[in-house]
Amino acid sequence: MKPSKAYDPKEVEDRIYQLWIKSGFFNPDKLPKTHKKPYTIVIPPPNVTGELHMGHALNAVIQDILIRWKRMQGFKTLWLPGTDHAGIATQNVVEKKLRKQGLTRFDLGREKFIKEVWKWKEKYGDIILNQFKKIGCSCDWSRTRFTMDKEYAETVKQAFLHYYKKGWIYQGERTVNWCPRCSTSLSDLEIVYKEKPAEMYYIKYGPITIATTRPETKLGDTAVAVNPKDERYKKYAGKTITIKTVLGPAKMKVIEDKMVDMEFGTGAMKITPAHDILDFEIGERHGLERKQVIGPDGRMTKLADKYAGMTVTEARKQIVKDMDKIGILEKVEPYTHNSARCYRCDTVIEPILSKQWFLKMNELAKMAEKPVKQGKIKFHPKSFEKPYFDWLKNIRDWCISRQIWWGHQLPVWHCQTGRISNSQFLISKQFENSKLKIENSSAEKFIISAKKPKQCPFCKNCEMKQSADVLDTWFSSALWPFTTKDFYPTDVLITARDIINLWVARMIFSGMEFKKEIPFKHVYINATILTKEGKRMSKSLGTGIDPINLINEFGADATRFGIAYQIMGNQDMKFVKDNIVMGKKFCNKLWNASRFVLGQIKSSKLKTQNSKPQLKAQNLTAADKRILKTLDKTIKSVNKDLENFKFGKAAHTLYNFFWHDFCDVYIEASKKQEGEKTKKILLYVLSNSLKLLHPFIPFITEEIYQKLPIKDKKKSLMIEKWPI
RNA sequence: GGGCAAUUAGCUCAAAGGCAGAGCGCAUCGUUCACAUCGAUGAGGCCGCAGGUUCGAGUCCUGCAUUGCCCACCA
Repeated sequence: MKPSKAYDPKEVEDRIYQLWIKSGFFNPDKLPKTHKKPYTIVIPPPNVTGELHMGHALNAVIQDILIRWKRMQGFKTLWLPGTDHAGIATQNVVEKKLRKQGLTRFDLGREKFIKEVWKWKEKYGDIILNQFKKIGCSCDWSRTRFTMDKEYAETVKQAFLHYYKKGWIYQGERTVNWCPRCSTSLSDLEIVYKEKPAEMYYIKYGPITIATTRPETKLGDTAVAVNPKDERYKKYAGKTITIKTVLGPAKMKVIEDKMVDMEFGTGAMKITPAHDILDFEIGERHGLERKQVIGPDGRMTKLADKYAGMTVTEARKQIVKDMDKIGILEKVEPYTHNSARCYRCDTVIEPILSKQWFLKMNELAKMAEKPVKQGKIKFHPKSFEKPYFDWLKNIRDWCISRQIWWGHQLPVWHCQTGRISNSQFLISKQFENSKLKIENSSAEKFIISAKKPKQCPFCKNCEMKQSADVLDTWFSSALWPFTTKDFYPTDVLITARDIINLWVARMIFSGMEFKKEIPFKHVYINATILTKEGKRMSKSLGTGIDPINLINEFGADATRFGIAYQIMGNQDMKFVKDNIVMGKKFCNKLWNASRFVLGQIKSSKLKTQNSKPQLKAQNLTAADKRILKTLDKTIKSVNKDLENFKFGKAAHTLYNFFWHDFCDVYIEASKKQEGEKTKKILLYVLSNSLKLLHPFIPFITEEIYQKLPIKDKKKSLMIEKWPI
């Protein structure tokens, strides 16, 4: 069949992908024996919340370029694919779907709800993996993982047990970020701040006036704090003052703490340990009482007396009114403040007191810091190391428990027969040598165990019940590189900058703790894709572009090339279709130039090999010499660029070489030249161009390669020897 | 409040002290034998602003402005 004039990706791509699958070369174990040295990448597993977006496409293209390049260089390459269960995020999309049917997760109950989420996961997990295939990703699909598959769940439990045995996991009552809508705690990294106009209320506390934006939390105040250096309040420090409140007169201690900013407000602040994280810390230092006036549902508790049952906003209104009535409201000023929101549902965060599980970060933070400081792990660009270190330096213990339903349930088992009073810490002999550890804290009887205990060690009778809490989704993501098993450690991680701390840091300390080895050598932070206007691409704003649409319109190669062409090392990438159009034209150029070369050599029964054709220098024309020299230069340049993660530059170089040096100049010159020698050169330059271009535009290069008359032709261009 | 990045043609981006470039778009011309998804020609620039260093600055330094992003316990 004669190749048609215009390149038609639709006719080629699926067929070529099948050829690759059949070849088995995506699987490192099925590569030729000569591929010995491993080269490994784990895909940042996309959340199973929905379909892929441009950011994923960019991320995947970079990884595929690296993997295909290294595979051709003779490495035993593994690119491990998979998806992430993404706790809150996925739970929320499924809840959203239910809401359309007028249902909540509570209507279904936990078991049924989780079944629904699994259904969702099956559907979108498959869609996502198929989208990667459409893009041309050469992942080893036989190793596909999910962060909640059976084996993974086991790894997660073992990690929990490991930390627990070390004494790094503890349960504590803390004021945590609480999302009343998701009704779960959130880590510091899971909240976002939004500027919002608000009011600053100046309230009289006896002789002292304090400023606050949240008068309703006043009901939970247990002290007033001032800066020890503040002369204005020196006379009250350490004293107890009598104040008027909406619930009648009360006594309040005045404490000194250096955290109080003298410049802010009146320089005096009220302390509400149960509803503010900073206040909690100050409260701990001074042994203050914690009074919870807001409940997990975002409503005032019984302790709020006559305001009980009101929402926070209602209570605020009423309390302000009441304070004004009894004359303790001094003034109200407009004020813009950063309100904390849930990063998944945008609900205003209510810090509340609750019992949560924490992972101590002291040692782990050091472990995360060390390999980067030592240069064993390199960030690209290097400038991202600074925020990484900053975060580790100021880190707090990690709240790892979540009160949602979708995720890894904590391997914590509770005795069902009431509570025992003594506060001893027990280790039962029965479990001492196993992986079980038993704890009997003051109020609860529970043990930590990977499996459901056959017998309750406390009452020997009840059926123990697993903790309802699940782990923070990032606790499991942190273990993702372990999925590579024998291929650990990996070589490079390609990811987005917004999860450097959320994910990258945690993979590093997990690797150091569990494997005593870094999880990857390089962390390449890919650009964030923005719209042409410089706005974030977002489905809800309708500013997103579906990469699959681009593939349908222009072909996968064109899409890949267009994306790669624009990777110039900037931290943002404003996306325009223009580059994809360029990619499409380029593919067509490649297609037609190849048709020309194939036509030229058909008559001559010429076959080429991978090595440079043996040619006598004196027989070469100026054009011959020039194209061979330029090809060498191009090869060197592309290799150097790929080593340094300069994908865009490599794409530019290849574009210019092929279009201008080869097509415009050499092919035109070749038409005036005679003989086998010219044909040899045409074929040699073309086949090398195909190799160099293959990581960028794999489908079309493979399709042409399959038509080339090459002596020792491989099953696929994927395992052809990379030019050096 | 701290930090990072960006600012060059209509749009997206190159140009690491020495004549400002590419792709896309636009205009005019050209279908004969790889390619009209092509070829040729062309229009189009206060290189964000203001200083400074230098024989020479888009590039180095200082300040400013605008935009985007990250971090942070100002109640």
